[in-house]
Amino acid sequence: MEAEPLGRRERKRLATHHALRTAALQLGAERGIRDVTVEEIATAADVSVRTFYDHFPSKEDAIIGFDAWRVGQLRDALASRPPDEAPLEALRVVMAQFFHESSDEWPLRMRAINADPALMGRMFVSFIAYERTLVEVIEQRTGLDGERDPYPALVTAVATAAFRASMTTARASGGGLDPAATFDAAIARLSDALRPPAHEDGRAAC
Amino acid sequence: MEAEPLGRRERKRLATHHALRTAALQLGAERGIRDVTVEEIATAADVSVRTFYDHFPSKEDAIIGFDAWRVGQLRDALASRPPDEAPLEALRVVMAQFFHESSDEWPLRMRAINADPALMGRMFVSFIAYERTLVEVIEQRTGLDGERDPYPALVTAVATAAFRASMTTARASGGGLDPAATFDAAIARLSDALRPPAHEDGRAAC
DNA sequence: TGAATGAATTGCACATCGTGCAGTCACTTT
DNA sequence: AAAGTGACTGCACGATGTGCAATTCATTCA
Repeated sequence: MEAEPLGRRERKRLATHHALRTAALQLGAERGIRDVTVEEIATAADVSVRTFYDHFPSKEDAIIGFDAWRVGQLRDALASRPPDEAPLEALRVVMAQFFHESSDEWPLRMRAINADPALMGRMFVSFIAYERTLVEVIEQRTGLDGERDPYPALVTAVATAAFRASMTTARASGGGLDPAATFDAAIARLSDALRPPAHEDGRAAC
Repeated sequence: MEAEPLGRRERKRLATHHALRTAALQLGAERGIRDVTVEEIATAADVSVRTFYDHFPSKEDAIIGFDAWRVGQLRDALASRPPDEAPLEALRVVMAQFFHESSDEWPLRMRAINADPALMGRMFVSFIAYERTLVEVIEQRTGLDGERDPYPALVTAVATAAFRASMTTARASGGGLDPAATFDAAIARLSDALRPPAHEDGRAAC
């Protein structure tokens, strides 16, 4: 899907980026992000405070915010699903896959969220940024105009709602429920209601 | 529903609260909240900066955050819906009513959000705080245990998803679509899929 | 009525946040 | 080899959010 050689400079930048995120994740999971200063994170990653802000707009974003890079990845994944697949199903596959991808980060991220539940909110905000991109793809897939038809925004919002609810419930159950399985079940429940609307000419919308 | 005489002290506090919110709303709608300092808001409401922080944790909350008072109001409204009403329908009624209530604030709030779209995210986060309360009421209504059954969290998340999507679409359409009507339509669409699950003994859940 | 209580407001101090700017150095390009 | 570009850095500064002690005033209780 991509094959850039990636020069030394680029590699170094990515290394710094990763070191900062890891440090933030680690410290946030240990002591709660509120009790960690940007200076500590920067020191742990062995860069200056100023450099931290060149990579992330805030320490919270270093923990829960998702890069433009991953947004693009998600968009490509959704765009390359079979065109005849139901939108909600396509979203389910892509989101599950996305969850699986950075699975090593999730345990730390979850501990950080437990230490400071406000982070959950920040994470949902970042979902919204994703939604905007996903809605665009859904519009293309279905050929619907998002400014006139609420459908694309609705399916996408419902998909992330299912994702959110799964995480919340899994957290409330204290590990008794598997978030991934709960997510699948929730989507299955909703899929009947959210088949795309027919076009005005009667042609199916996807 | 309530009938507290409300002493002078209480009235003064509410007046201060309202003055601060109005000032924040006004200034935020005019110039965008990023370009407004807490000091300006406090001055406009004729109180000290320190007092501002006694009422709101941040200037963003003064614009979009909803009080504990309104949370309680919403909870009571939901709890007093007929017990045999479908959960999603009860949520629809209550949320529509909530939207209608502070209808004078919405135009300003919308302008503030247009001036700084990040506020939309903050608002959705505040929805999440509401969700927690609403989920509890839904659990009581349906008799389901939120730690074992994902249903209460799911219906509520879906309801707010519909609300969010309606606002987003209405905003994208540039006033062409009525958010309230779009919201109703979205809920209608989803209601079939989200009837509560039957209890294990076969009895209907609400 | 008069004293005690407690809540709202205030100024002050302080740690932290987030950003603009200019400079250095390493890598890349031509 | 020279010019150019981009990552990192220190510095300065306005703004944020919070603890603390003092003041004022509504409320309550003796």
